Amino acid sequence: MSAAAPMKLYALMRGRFGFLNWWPADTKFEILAGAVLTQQTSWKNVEGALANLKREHALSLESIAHINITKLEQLIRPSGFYRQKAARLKGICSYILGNYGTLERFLSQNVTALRKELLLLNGVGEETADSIVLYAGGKPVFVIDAYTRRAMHRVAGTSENISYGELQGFFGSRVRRNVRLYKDMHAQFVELGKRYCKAKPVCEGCPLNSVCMYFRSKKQGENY
DNA sequence: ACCCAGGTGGCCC
DNA sequence: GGGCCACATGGG
Repeated sequence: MSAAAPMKLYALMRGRFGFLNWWPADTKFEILAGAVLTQQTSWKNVEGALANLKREHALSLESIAHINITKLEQLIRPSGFYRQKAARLKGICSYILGNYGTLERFLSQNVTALRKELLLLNGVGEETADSIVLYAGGKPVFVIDAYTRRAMHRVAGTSENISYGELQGFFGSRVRRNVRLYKDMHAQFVELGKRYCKAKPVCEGCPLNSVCMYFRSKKQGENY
């Protein structure tokens, strides 16, 4: 790990994008549903699925816990993997409704317990669990995603295949434990990712160019 | 006609 | 613990 420390990167992105005030959703339940629907899927496609659910007044814990599975599949179809996601989302909602009654009560556990319980649910992996804990639960866990991993690889030289826990630990030990900061920092990485840090990098205009190993080695014609 | 997107779980070694 | 695979739509 050479050049760039997390707060340095954050300052550069924040300076460019401004405070992002994430997650884009009207309710906590919409955050939970969105977190599942966006797995390996562009947000644009997720918006279509969420719009369908809203139109049918089906965007709530109770509605999805009780909805006909075929109906749910058709509503979320634009988000891809729709059969898998329908079954998993419904299972998650049934579990929370059955064991806690409300999403609010489920989310009111302490960070550790909540994260652990989320990870037991089929369809909730580390990123989804952490997104829900941070953005719906408002509790401090740092979210790692493909954009964060890719950006850190290109900018700071971390391994392309660094594990979720290892990269999360890296940030956790260097960034002040603060919900507002955690929320915005992840948002900044996603914003960066969508514009500049896709599988095919777009170095032109990227706010991290001043510290980007990938960018510099390219300009020098080195093999990165 | 490719390649890609804010992952996850199952199976194998 | 890591490597490979299915899962699926919509956009570039």
